[in-house]
Amino acid sequence: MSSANDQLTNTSFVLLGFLDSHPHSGYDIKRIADHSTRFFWQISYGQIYPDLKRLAGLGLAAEQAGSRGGRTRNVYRITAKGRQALRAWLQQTHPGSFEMRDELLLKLFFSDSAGPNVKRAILKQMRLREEAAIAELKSVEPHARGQGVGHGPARLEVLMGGIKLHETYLNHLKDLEKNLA
Amino acid sequence: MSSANDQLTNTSFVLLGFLDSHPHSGYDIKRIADHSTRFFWQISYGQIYPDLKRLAGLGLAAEQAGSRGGRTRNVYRITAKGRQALRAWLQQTHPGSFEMRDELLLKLFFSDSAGPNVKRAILKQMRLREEAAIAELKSVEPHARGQGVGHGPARLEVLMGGIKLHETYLNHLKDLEKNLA
DNA sequence: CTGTTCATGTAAGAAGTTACATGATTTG
DNA sequence: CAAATCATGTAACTTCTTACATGAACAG
Repeated sequence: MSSANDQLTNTSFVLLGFLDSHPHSGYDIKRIADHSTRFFWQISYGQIYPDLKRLAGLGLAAEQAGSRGGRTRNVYRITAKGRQALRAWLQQTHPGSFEMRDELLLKLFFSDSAGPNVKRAILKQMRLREEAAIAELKSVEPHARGQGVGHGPARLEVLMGGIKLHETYLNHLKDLEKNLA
Repeated sequence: MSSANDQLTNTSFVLLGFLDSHPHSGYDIKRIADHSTRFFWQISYGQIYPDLKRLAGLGLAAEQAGSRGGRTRNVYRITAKGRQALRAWLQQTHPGSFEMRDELLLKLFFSDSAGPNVKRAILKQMRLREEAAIAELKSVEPHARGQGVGHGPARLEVLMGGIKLHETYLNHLKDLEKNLA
């Protein structure tokens, strides 16, 4: 049993997902992803451009003549086959990988042996990072709220979840800092 | 400017971190990591065994004659130089990578176009996953609480933070499910 | 004596990042 | 016209996972 989806990576589905609502260039998608999916699924040009071509080769996306100023841009639109692949992915039930890699948390975990000052410094770095993350997420909230009309509420809901998550994280860090003082 | 630490990956520091409190075999470390650091820093045998050898080669760890039953096991202990490298890493201030990859959240993000039933199914999968994660974390809590005496409280603190995080996540998912009903 | 767990390792490959190269277009 | 931004792409590299191979020790 093999389908077209077998050759698609999660990155491909990010691309299809964005193309589903509107045609985009690789550059567009990168820019949009950087203040939306980036927080739980990063992508880079090194994947985007080759993958878009691959999707076109598989007939899931098609290059469209687009332009900006006088210059040609490689704008892609999703095809019917592409929509089908996206739906199939969304409907498919499977475990769904979850992964987190947090270098500072790793340090915190091992920080006891290095004394309270080192621990304090790590906690501070983490707190600053979390504060920055929350500020960044909140800065895109108005935009996400505005576009909610076009496609459903999911994108905003995911964003709000991210904010809650990082706020919980931040509060925990603050507690630990207090305990140490 | 180059130090021994340049050649060390984050995985190396996980190994040094565990060796810092006690000598261990690669197998030991994998087992321990699987119910502690795994939740924010996974490691696999494919990294552990080669990396341990590399640490030994750099003089940061040393093979110790250990045995279990009649059989020889490759038990490593940390060296003074290894402790120094670990401390240097803990003290070093640098951004510290943070990364999250959540396939189901990615689906949820794009789920609007597929209709409410698909969205409901994704939310359910996510809820079950979070409930399982929380149960697993809570199951190691007594153990983490017990060993807190040996090395400081950081390991327990990190665990408790993880529980809070996943509980926040779970609550958010439950809210979304209610909104959809 | 048979299946399971303990234990160590390697090879191949997947996935993703970084750095680099290139050049057009716009802005000041 | 110079600097910044737009835009596309590739090659090399790093990191990590998966699958496989091997065999000892132990439990029933």
